[in-house]
Amino acid sequence: MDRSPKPHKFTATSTIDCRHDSATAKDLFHAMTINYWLMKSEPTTFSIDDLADQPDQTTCWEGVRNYQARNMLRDDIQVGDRVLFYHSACKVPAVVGTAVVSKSGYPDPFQFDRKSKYFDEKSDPENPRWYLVDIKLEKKFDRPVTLAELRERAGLKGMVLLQKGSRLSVQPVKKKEFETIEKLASKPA
DNA sequence: GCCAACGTTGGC
DNA sequence: GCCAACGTTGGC
Repeated sequence: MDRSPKPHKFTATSTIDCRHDSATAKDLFHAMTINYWLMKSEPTTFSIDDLADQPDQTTCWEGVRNYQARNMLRDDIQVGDRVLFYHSACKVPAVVGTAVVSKSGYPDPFQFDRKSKYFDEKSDPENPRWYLVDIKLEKKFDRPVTLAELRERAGLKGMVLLQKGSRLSVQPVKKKEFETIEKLASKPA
């Protein structure tokens, strides 16, 4: 299941030389497009207000220990991508704001920290198992857009979040979905 | 607190 | 490789 890490650090300012096979079509695609994601956090652990209180309103998204989510953190999520910040496992599950990716995938340092609850003794520093990205607060919504509200929207039916049994804590979102939710947030409930 | 759904582990 | 047991997620 594990693939070894591969170089993938293309940013808007990177020079992409297509004569080398290191620049794949996927890398080119990433360099030219913004992608959209949703990240879940339990507000009792880390809320959007906690994010707002961080230095530079930026945090590293540590502790993801699911391989599917890991693959996205390591391979797919790029600087400039936009993120829906979702409060889960709480009274009113809701999208509560947006963030922007400020640093793309790098090894989660907590996996090597014996004192951390995210310590993983099976992870080899030469071939780290877990990755994370940094995100910066973009906007805290004027009001939460609740899960119940998302379910009512026909246009959002396809969202990963709304699929039965969906538990991924990092998940892709379509541009249309992202914009729909932003628009909902700007209108009274 | 309940429980459905999912992921991981480990015996065979 | 199968699958039962267990742990976790997360809405309700």
